[in-house]
Amino acid sequence: MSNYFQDPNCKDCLGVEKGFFKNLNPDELEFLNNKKSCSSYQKGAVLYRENQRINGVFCINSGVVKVFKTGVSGKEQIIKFLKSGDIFGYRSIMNGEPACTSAKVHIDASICYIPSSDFFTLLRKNNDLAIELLQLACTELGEANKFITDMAQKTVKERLAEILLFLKEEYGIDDEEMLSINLTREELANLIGTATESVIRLLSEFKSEGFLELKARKIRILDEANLKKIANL
Amino acid sequence: MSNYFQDPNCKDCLGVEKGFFKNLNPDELEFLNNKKSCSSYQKGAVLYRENQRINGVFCINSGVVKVFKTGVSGKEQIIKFLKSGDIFGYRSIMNGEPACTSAKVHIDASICYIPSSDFFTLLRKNNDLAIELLQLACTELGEANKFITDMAQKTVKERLAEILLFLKEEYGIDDEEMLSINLTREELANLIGTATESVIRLLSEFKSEGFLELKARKIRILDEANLKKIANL
DNA sequence: CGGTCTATTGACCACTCTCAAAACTCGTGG
DNA sequence: CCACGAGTTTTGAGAGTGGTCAATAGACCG
Repeated sequence: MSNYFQDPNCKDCLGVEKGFFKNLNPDELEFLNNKKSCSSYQKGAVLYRENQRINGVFCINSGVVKVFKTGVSGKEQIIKFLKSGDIFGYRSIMNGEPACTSAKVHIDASICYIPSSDFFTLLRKNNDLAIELLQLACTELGEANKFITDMAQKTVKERLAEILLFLKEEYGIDDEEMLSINLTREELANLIGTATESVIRLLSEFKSEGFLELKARKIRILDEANLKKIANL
Repeated sequence: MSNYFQDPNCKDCLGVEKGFFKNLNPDELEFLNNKKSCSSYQKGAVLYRENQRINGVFCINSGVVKVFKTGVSGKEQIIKFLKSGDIFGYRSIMNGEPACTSAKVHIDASICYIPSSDFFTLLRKNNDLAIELLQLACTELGEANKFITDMAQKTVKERLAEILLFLKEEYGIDDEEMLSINLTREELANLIGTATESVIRLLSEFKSEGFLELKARKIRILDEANLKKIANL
C-alpha cells in the first residue's frame, strides 16, 4: 500500500504544538483528525477567492499561504502570510459572508480542510476553543489597526524598513543569514502598499547606506538598529 | 429622591434592541444590569488611552465615541466611531493586552462599564454570546482589511468621496439633509489618513463640481452617483 | 468683544507613481 | 551544457499627488 501523499495525522502535525488547535484534548484531536481532509498544493494554487462562499476552515500542515485582497485595477494588497499551524477562512464562515480576501499558496503546502459543521461542533463542545478563536480574531484586529495607522501615516521608506524587520522576526533567516521568506519585489510592494519600483529604489538606497546586502533575489539585514530608527520603532 | 443622573436600566436601553446584548434572556439582562455601572461624559472625555490596561468592557447607552490610534508625531488615526448599543474595549481584555487604541467621547454620552470578570461570566454562561462576539470581531476584521486596501491603493480623493458616502449611510442626515455626524476637517483628514488642507481643497473641489454643498461646518451630499463613481464603488 | 479654535487659500517642493527601456535570473528544451 | 524566453529587477526621466509652512478669514465661546 503506497500512497503518493499520506494524510498527516493531526496529533503528529507540527502545527498542533503551537498552532490554533494546541489545546485540544486527545478525543477532540481524534475527532478533528477524522473530519479533516488534507491535500497538497503547489505554489500558485488558489484556495479561495474574494466573494466566494467557503464552507469550512483551512489549517496549514506545512508550507506558506498568502492572503490578499484585490483592489482597484487588480492590484493585490497582501494582508498576511500564514504558516504551519495557522488557520484561515474562519472569518468568512463565522459571519456567514463570502470571503473578503483571496488565499493562494506561496510555498508548496499541505493544507487541511475542516467542514464548518464540524468546526462549529468543536467550538460548541469546547468553550475554550471559542475563546481562543476570539483571541485570535482580536489579535488580528489589533494588528490590522496598527497596519492601518502605519499605512496612513508612515512614508514608504518607513514602511519598508518596518516590514523587513518584521519578515526577519516572523520568518527567520537561512544559513546565509538571508531572509528565509522569498518575496518578489512586487510582493514586497503589495505588502506595504506602494509601487514595485519604489521598493527597488529604496532597497538599493538601504544597500548603499550599508543597512542591507542584496544577493540576487535575497536580502540580508546588516544594520537592524538603523532600520529600526528609520521605521520609527 | 432626585438624581441628577439616573442610571439607565439595561432592559430599557436603546442599545439592547439592536446592540450587542440584544439576545440576552431576561435573567442575563438582569445580571448585566446589576453588574454594570454607568456614567455620563462630556465631549472630549477620555475613556482610555493606548497602552493603558482595561479591566472591563464599555457599552454605549447614548452618544458617540471616537476610537483612534496615535501615530508618529502624535497624529490621530481614527479607526471608527461607535454609537448606542456598541461595545468596545473587548479586544484588550480578550487577549489580556493593554489597549492598542484610545477612546474619547465625541458627542456627550452615557456609557456603561462591565467589569471583565462579569463579562466573562456572561460569555461562559451564554455560548451564543461568545459566538456573537466572535462574529463582531470577524466583521470588524473584514472592515479593517478593506480599510487597509483602500488606504494602500486609493487616492485621497477617492477615499474622501468614499468616507462621505459612508458617513451618510452610517450616521444619516438631519432635517436640512446635512450629514448628522459633525466632524472637523481635521477629523475627516485623520479618518482617511491625509492632511487637513487636502481635505479642505478636495471638499471645495467637490463643491465647485456640484457634488456637495458646504454650509459653515456642515456638509450636504448633492450628487451621490458621481461621488460613488469617484470613490470607485 | 477678545481670544481661541477651525477653515481657507496660496506657494512651494518632496515623495511617489507611471512609463519605458535595458539588464538580469532562472527554468526548460534542444 | 548552452541558448532561449518568460518573468523579474533595475535604472532613468518626467509628472502629479499630496504634504508642509505661513498667512488670513471665519466661527464659536465665555
